[in-house]
Order: sequence, then structure tokens, then C-alpha cells
Amino acid sequence: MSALADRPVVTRFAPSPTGYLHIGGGRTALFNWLYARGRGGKFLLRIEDTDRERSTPEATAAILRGLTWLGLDWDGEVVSQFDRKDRHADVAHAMLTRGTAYKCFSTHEEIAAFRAASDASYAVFRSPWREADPATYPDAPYVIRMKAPRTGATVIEDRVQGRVIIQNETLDDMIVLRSDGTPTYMLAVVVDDHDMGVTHVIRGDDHLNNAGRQQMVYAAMGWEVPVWAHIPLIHGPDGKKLSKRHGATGIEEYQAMGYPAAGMRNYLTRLGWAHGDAEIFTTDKAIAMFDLDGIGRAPARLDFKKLENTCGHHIAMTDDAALLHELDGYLAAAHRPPLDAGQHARLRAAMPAVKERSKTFPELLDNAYFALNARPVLPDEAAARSLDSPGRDLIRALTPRLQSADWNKDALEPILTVFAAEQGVGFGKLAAPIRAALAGRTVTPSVYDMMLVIGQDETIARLTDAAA
RNA sequence: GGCCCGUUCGUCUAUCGGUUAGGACACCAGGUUUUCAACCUGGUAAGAGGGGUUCGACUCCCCUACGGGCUGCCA
Repeated sequence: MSALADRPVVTRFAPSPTGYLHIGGGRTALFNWLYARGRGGKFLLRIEDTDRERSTPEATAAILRGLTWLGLDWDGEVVSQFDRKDRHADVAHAMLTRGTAYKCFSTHEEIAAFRAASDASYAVFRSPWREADPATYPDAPYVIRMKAPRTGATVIEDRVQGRVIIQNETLDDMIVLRSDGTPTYMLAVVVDDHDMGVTHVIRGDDHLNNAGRQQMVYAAMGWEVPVWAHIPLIHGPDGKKLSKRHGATGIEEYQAMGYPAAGMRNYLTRLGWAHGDAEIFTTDKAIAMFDLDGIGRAPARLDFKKLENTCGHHIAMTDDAALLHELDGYLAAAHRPPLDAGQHARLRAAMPAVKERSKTFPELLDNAYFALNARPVLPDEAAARSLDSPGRDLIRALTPRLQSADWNKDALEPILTVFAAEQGVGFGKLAAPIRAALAGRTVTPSVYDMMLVIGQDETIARLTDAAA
């Protein structure tokens, strides 16, 4: 095991800025963040923007927004891989000097011809320049290739996948510096991780094979290999690779759908990782519990029902002020109109009555409908039915009794139950039209909660409206 | 084609040679109730298939099937 494992932990998240922050990327970032934060280490952010064609500043901005929303803060400045291209080229040339790399003058055509001539169309390319005398070098563009060992095996000690052995003969002499002098990913990632002092590389298992190639670069430079942890990718509910047709794949879409960040973190932490029976936990607890040993090896599927359930727990356990603040962020992300000061105050008052029954922010708002909207209350279809004749008569008869009532639950409860008994109806028969009158809905929080939240005057006004 | 990884209830997972294979979500039934949600109780439901090793395999080994990844002058 690498001695880097004993040094203060440094992890990193290194997305390429070619689109929004993918939910899989978000989880990878989360795992790196949890691991670093749980060990007093650092979590670094590097943007892999060496592909100038596909990289955009908008994508970088979207990734930073996504991480910020998820609550994943990084240490230090964001590193641009492209900015480090000179350093990468220097390392490639250092490998040349060390004799662990060589100039290859083979053209695309020659490589294609090599493959065409091989019996297997996937043959590993063997460059004729590997052992060539520099005196024979033509005056032509060249790439720098690794002089990879052709015998023996490269052993990857992975904290998730275990020991993975790759026969060196199956690997080609990969290009580290392109003919235009720019580095390839395989070189840049190693140089950057080394220079940034990364001790633990936690990333998608689509890089597992690459780790073998990258280890050759570490060896070629005499650098210490980091601790590897290749985590399985996230799949769609159907078990297939996550793609657009599964619906939301971008982290920011989840914010716009109204999932609280803490719930999202909790859900994502439990997706492909477990710690005994722990299911619902705070982020602090997650930081304390998280470890590489708890990561599974099979790809996990997204389950929106469980996401919702998890988020429901978090909405219930978050304090009102924080919830209100995050709700404002949701409204903006969803392009919904912001709440005015009055609505804010009313929602705050309604919070205890609604937070335990809401799994998402849109649901919370929906449950708080009675508090947020001023008169006149417009009943929906079902509510209108419960305000038909018997219901309306009950409301009309009840309203005067509330005029002089003390406005607290202990005082109101006997008034309503006694009234229902006098009328010879069950409490439910009375509650239905009250709900309809106060909220315009048939499904609402408790009638007492609503009456107390909107107050005596408003309650009487709404009941009077409905009885008219 | 080659190489690499994976496979426990529908889903997320626990188990790290000996368990009635546990928990959570979802689902079903009952309870509570003022509607819905929540909550409480109970229930249905799993080791891909086949060979080994072993007194004993979900667990270790091999094969097959299925899924995924890599095999680029993309990352």
C-alpha cells in the first residue's frame, strides 16, 4: 500500500466542462468531499478542460453551481487543467530524458494500416519508433509515447475493486503528448494529481482500466501512486446506463424539482454505500461515518420513491428558517415567482403544520396553500362539492359560535365537537366543509392548525364567504 | 475480438464459512385519525445458472449466462 495513504488526505473532483453536473458526477464529488471532510483533509476541484473543442465556460459555471447547491465546498482555487499544459509538456519531455518515453513519428495513416494488416482489427499498436536511433528521426511532427513495459503485469490495489491485475502486453504505448504539443488526459491527470498532492483518487469505475495506464506514468516519473477507489456508476431505474431518456440527469434539475439539498446528499450517500442499517442521517453524521470500505461494487439504480422519502425526513428535521431560505432558492431555480414578505411570514407561521407532511418544496407549498393565498378562496371541484347544501348549512350555523371564541386549540376543540354532536354528524362531516372553506381543498392540514395559522378574523371571513 | 469489473427481496443494501438471510423504500393488510400525509403493528418478497473446495457455503475457486467498462493524437 502506498505511503500516500498515511499522509493527510487530499481528494479531488475533476469533471470535464462539457455540460451540466451529472448526478453521477455529483455523487463522485460527494464521496470525495465526505472522505476528505471526515479526515480533516482537503477536497480540491480541477476542471479538465484540455479538450478545447468541447469545453465551455458555461459548463464550468454550471458545475460550480451544482456543487454549491449540493453543499460541497472545495479548498483553494479551482484548477484549470488547460492552464497547466506547459507543465504537462515538461513532464513528457522529462520522461523522454529518463528514457521512459520516446518520440513516435507514425502517422494516423500508418497506424490505420497497421491495424488493417493485423488479423485482429483491435490489435495493440506497436510503434516502430520505440527503439529507433534518434539519428534516424525525420524532420516531421511526432507524438511522445510511453515506453510501457511489455512483460509482467501492472497491479492495481483498489480500495473498492480489490486487487486488479492487468497484463502489460495488453496495453499499448499510449500517447502522452500530442503532435501539437498538448497533453493527453492520461498524462495530464497524473501530473496534476501528483502536483496537487492528491492522496486518494475516488472516481467512476469507467477509469479502472485507465488506472493501470496511469500507474505506468507514475512509475515512469518515479512518483508515488495514490490510493485508488473506483466506484460503480449510477444507472437509471431500468438498470441501463443513465441517460436523458431517464429524465433528470443534471443535479440542478433536482433543485428545480424541489428536493432539499440535505435530502439529496443523504440519498446520494446511501446510493452505492452503506454503513450497517443507517438510512436517515445528517451531513455531519455522514461525514463521521463515511468510509471507502462501505462502497459496493455493483452499479446502483436511481429510485425516485426512496429519494422522496429521504427528502421528506429531511424537510421534517430541518429548522424553519433554513427551510424557508432554501425554499427561496428552489423558487428561483424552478422559475416560480418569489414569495412576498407577507407570504413569507404566513408560510413561516404555517411551517409546523405542513413541514412534516411534505416531501418536496412544491408539496410544501401546496400544503401551505391555505396560508399563502388571500381571500377569496377558490374551491377546487371536490371542495366545491363539500360546500353544497349540507356542508354550507353547517358552516353557516357554526360561524356565529366562533365570533367570541378564545383562539387556541383547547378552546376551539370543544366548540367544534359539541357543535357536530348537536347537529348529529360525525366530526369528519363537519371538517370537510371547513377545509373547503378555509383552503379550497379537501386534503389539507388539520382544521385547527389552519384556523390558528390564519387567525380568527380570517377564519370567520372565509367561513362567511363559503356560506354565502 | 481482447482485457477488466459486476450479479442478495421490485429498488438501495447488511452479511465478511455456521443467521428462521437483517434493515430501508415501494407494495398489501390492520390500527390510529378530522381528509391526506405522518405514525404504530403485521405481511408478501432475494443469494443469476452449473460445477467444485469444505463437516458446512450468499460468502472461497472454476465455467456459463446476463449487464457494464476499457481497448482514441476524448476525458
